[in-house]
Amino acid sequence: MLPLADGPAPPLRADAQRNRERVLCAAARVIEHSGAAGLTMEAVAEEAGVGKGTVFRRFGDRSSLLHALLDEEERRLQDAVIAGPPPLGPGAPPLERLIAFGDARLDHLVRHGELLAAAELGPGSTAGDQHPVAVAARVHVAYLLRLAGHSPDCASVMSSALLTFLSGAQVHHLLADEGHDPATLRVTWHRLAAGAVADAAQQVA
Amino acid sequence: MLPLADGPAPPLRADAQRNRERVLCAAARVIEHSGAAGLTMEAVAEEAGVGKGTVFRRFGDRSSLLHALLDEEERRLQDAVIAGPPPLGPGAPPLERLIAFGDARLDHLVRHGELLAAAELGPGSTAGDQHPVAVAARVHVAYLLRLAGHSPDCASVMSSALLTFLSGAQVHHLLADEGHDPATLRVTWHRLAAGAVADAAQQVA
DNA sequence: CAGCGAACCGGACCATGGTCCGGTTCGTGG
DNA sequence: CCACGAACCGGACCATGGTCCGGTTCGCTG
Repeated sequence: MLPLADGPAPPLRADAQRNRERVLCAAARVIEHSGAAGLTMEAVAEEAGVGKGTVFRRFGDRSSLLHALLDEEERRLQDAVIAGPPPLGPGAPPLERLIAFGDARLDHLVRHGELLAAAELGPGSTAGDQHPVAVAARVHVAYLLRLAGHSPDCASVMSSALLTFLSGAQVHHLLADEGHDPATLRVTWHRLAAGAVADAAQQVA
Repeated sequence: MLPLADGPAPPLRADAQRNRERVLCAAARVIEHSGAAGLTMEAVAEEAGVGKGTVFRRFGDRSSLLHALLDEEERRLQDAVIAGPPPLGPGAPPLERLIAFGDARLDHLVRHGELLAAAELGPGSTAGDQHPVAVAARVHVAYLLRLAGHSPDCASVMSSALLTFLSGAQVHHLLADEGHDPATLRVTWHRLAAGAVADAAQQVA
């Protein structure tokens, strides 16, 4: 996961901060009431009692708003990866960390599948692949793959390849549309991960 | 690839057929002039000299229109897979067919990356995973994986997993945004495929 | 407390994908 | 050649994500 290089993040003005909370709560309320699919920026704005412009100013786009709702939990996963106990955190062999990472993310996705799918899909999304969280995940997995013996280049591509399997849209699709169950997904992830790492080993040998 | 079960596909009325062509040509012209990103349904309609409703009636949505533009080539790949010479067609061992399939698709994607990315991304796309071509690919890969020894269930999930790597959006992202080159992608595909198949072997053993 | 610039707010506005339905055209049976 | 229903056409209409900018509010400073 690593840096993220957040920059100074200047504190918001009091009213801005207040509105931010209001919007977030409103969004949660709207979702609870209409599902993630029914979350309209305008609806959120109205529910929050602010203008649409305010919602966009604060969150940039729909996708980010959705992510913001899950922010806390995602941050926790990130922390666990950076500094938590093995096998998620440092200390375990790469493959185990990789598997643990995928499992954790799958858990997260199963819990919040609808939200995350919506976050990555929505109109105008030039690709959910640019969000800080996604970038961090890519960097982390690539790092593990390098530890496992891949060249930087391969690690990078392989990382992206592996992570598409863990994308919100993908998992949601597999669960909802194709009717697979989480356990199967987990097994598949273990195989993908093992395959990727075995690859490196054989490459080194 | 297999059936597709197209149904009878009733022939279009003469005027409808004529308009279909007109729209397709217009779309090609628009793309040539503004790039795939600039292809708006309205622009196509105007360029074709028909109403917007006509475009939608014929193609259903933006994504399908894009796919229709590439239809011929995609159909050719499909034929090659079903009945062509090995290693793409029947006759070679599963792994080789899998690799050949991926290579062919990567080729296709590299050639028409922009188009396909646009086809899969566009707003309102509940998921490009429902298009006949995508479904056919999934069925085909799952079939190969079963041949290689996977259980039907695993084959299905693994198939989806592998194919996300070959999606238009994904490949375009890797090429354009992350600056990888096609050769690296191909190597990565070989590894993924080999990993998946090796998995099955070890599972059987 | 008064003044002031930066930051913020709201909601009108735009672009675009997608829907709808009244009027038109096709082509078939008599 | 005519009549008629099905299929089709067009473009007005809708929903929604996203942009813009004039007016307002904040909070710091003297």
